[in-house]
Amino acid sequence: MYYCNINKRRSLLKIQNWKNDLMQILKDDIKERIIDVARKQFKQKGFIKASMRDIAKEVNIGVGNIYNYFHNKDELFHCVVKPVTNILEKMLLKHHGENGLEVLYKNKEENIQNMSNELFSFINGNKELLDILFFKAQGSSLENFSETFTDQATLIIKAWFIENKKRHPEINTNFSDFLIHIHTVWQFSLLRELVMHDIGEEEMKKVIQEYIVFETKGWKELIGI
Amino acid sequence: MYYCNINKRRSLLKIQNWKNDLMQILKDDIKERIIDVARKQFKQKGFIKASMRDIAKEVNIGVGNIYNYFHNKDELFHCVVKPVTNILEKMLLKHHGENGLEVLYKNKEENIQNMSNELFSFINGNKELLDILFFKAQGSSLENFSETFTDQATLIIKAWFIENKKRHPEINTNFSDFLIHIHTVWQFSLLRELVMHDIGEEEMKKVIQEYIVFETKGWKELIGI
Amino acid sequence: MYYCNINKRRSLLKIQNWKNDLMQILKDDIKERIIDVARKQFKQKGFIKASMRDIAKEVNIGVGNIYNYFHNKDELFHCVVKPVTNILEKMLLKHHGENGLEVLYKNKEENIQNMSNELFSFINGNKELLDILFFKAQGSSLENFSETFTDQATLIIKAWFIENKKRHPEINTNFSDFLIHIHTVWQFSLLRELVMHDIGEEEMKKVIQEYIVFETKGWKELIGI
Amino acid sequence: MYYCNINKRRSLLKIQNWKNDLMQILKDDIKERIIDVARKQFKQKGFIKASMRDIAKEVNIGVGNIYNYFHNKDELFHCVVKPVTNILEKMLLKHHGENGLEVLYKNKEENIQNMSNELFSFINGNKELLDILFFKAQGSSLENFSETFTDQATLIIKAWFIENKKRHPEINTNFSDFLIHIHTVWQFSLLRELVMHDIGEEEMKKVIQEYIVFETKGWKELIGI
DNA sequence: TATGAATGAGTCTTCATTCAT
DNA sequence: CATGAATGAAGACTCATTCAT
Repeated sequence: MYYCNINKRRSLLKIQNWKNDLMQILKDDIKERIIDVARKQFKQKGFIKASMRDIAKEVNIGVGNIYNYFHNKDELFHCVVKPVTNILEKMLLKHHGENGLEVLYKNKEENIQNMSNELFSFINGNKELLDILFFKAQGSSLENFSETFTDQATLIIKAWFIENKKRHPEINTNFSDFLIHIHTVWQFSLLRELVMHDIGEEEMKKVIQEYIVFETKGWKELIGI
Repeated sequence: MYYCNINKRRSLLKIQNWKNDLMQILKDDIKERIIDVARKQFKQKGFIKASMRDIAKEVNIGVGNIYNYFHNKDELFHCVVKPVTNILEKMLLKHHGENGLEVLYKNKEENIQNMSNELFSFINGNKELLDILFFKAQGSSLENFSETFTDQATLIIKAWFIENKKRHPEINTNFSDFLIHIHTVWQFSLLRELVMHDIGEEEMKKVIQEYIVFETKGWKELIGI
Repeated sequence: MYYCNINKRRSLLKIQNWKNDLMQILKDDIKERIIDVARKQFKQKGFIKASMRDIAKEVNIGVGNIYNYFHNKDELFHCVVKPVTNILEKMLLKHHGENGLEVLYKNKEENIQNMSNELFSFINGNKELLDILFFKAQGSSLENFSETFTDQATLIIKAWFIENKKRHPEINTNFSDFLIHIHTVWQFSLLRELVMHDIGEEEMKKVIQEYIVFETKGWKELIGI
Repeated sequence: MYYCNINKRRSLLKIQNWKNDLMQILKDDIKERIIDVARKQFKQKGFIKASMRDIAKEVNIGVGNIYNYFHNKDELFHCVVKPVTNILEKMLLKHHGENGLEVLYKNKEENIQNMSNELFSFINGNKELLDILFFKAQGSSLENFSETFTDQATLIIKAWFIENKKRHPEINTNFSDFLIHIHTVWQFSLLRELVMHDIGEEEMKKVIQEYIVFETKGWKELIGI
């Protein structure tokens, strides 16, 4: 997997004095500037048409220097969208990995508010990146991110159901894999729509809350609790 | 606007005899073969990465000859997806252009069945093209088709309301442009989902019917009739 | 395997008139000019340092056009040295493939003269190409031609001995594979030396004759006939 | 000429205390480590394709630091093969520079044994470097080492004959420069073959002895002593 | 019409070397 | 001495489009 963290390869032990600190800041600065410009270019032209030359030119560095920070164009793209892919993966694990069935009981008003706010701020704070990831990745190795992700998700959620069936044999898990899959897909299509269109904060929050209520209720109904 | 009809630039005067007729058939055949192959390539690789050379090779003609039928790659793309862009535009005009308010009263069982069937066969018969238009157009001048289309639609529908308000001053048209817009968007997102996922005929028809019912009811409610 | 013949893909049926003939001549001309210049550049700079740009410039054509004649740099190199690799492979088959043991009895004066002349004119007429193949191929897929060739030759000659042992059980074939191998190697090292240094015609012919006599005598001695 | 000795640019004045001594040892260590790694890389990839970055990485130092020890890639290459170029040049001088005609009389059994052993251990102990020098130097300024060397040798040996003719007017020196040249060439081609192929110790020694006998006898015959 | 050679700017990527720190 | 970021030219190869035939 590509390695995108700022401060890559930085040995903390080495930061002993002002000189190293300054250098580190400068280097990180360049790396961030590259990512910023790349984000802009990818957004504007898509992965394929965005050119390393142009990115370098806009950052005001030599072309080759980009390759001191990223192995290739594809890794640069990965790093640009890393923030959102990271969160998406964490969300997947958090909501279905760590928690047991009880997550479905938590649909008290307050709890839904929290989840809704979380999702809202994720979408609102990452519109650009989500747009890039969903619609400008053609040609990169992330061009099938949605598909891959939903497939993975299906597997994880399926495993989660099997695990919970062991602990609560009374629940019903007799539904098709496709049902699980279609729900992951819906989640994404919701994301996509919310990303693509400029919906106001209130409306977006309302949509998200309704979605959460719907999903929780739906699943509780299905498993029979 | 690009000109995509088969027989483009055909001089009718030339069809004087059997020989010319035969040639014409052959020519049309070539044009269609180009479009067929191009569709396949665009679907497979997307607009940018599909190459004119490869298309020509697969059609078994010279590269240059493609340019006797299409001005450039972009026009070829237009022609490939023309069937669906055509229908989409017709649908827009038909449902909101020609008809008056009475269209909303037509929600009898039979009528809904017709619309539903129509939409179903449109989607089912054009999955490949819709996929290309929605997801493989990056780099072409149609890369923002959805956005452009929904914007146009919003304008047309808005005008339609104004027009009907004149004739039926009793109706309420006091709602935001965004409401109109979001409905066009929904239409598209429905299309997208139905295109992307292999939903069976029955399920798809059901979804479509529900959608039609919902839309008709919703609008009647809103305008207060 | 790369395809290097001039007139590649030419359908003889197509040559019906002056026009096609002329075109064919022009195309072949370009292909030959590319090969000529490439030969010069490879000889001068070796495979790696010879650049497609420079070759194109010297031929007075665009870079991309070279790729209408050759898939890539490596194929161009293959085509440049094709004349000698072809002959080397034919020589291998001719001397050990088709013929039986009797080839060793043919060492009459006249016969040796023929072989000697043949080899001499091969070396003399292909010094440049042999030099390129032996000393300038680094980086190309032919960089180990000598090794590969001698290995293949060892196998073929070994099989040749086994075959002849069946027909003439009285001959001795009880010698190591390495003996066979080292003889192929010697043949090459002779070639190399004759290629590298400007030896006069008479001297070269003498060396070659002595080599042939020596080889024939040596092998007859070894197999005991 | 490049300067390859370890401790290049070392200021002896600086070695004043234990600390400097230790540092010096470390520095020499680095220089040798660079050379070791470079040898490996040159052997593996040849001069052109071996990259300074990779070498530095394998030595575990910064790229720039290599340039504290060697002016450039070419000098590094020189230093890598220095051991063998040194010996080759010494051999040339020793056998034909310092000694007079009497060297040819020394072909007693014991003496030949010594020369043979010397040459054997030279080849056997420097196979890797000789391989690099002969077959991996393309692109470096040593790419024509063999040619240059044999040309130089020809001149020196020619001078040696003239010198000896003065002292021993009775000897015959009436032979072409090419004869001298071809003998140096032979020496090299012998080296090459012995380097390239894994010949066992006994066989190699035998070949070398035969070569020495042959050369000594041959030259004595030619000059008529 | 039909061909496909020709163009030439464009792509990403590599690399020896320098230089501020 | 040591670092490694920075440079910028160079590498092979691609591709939409044109044009002479």
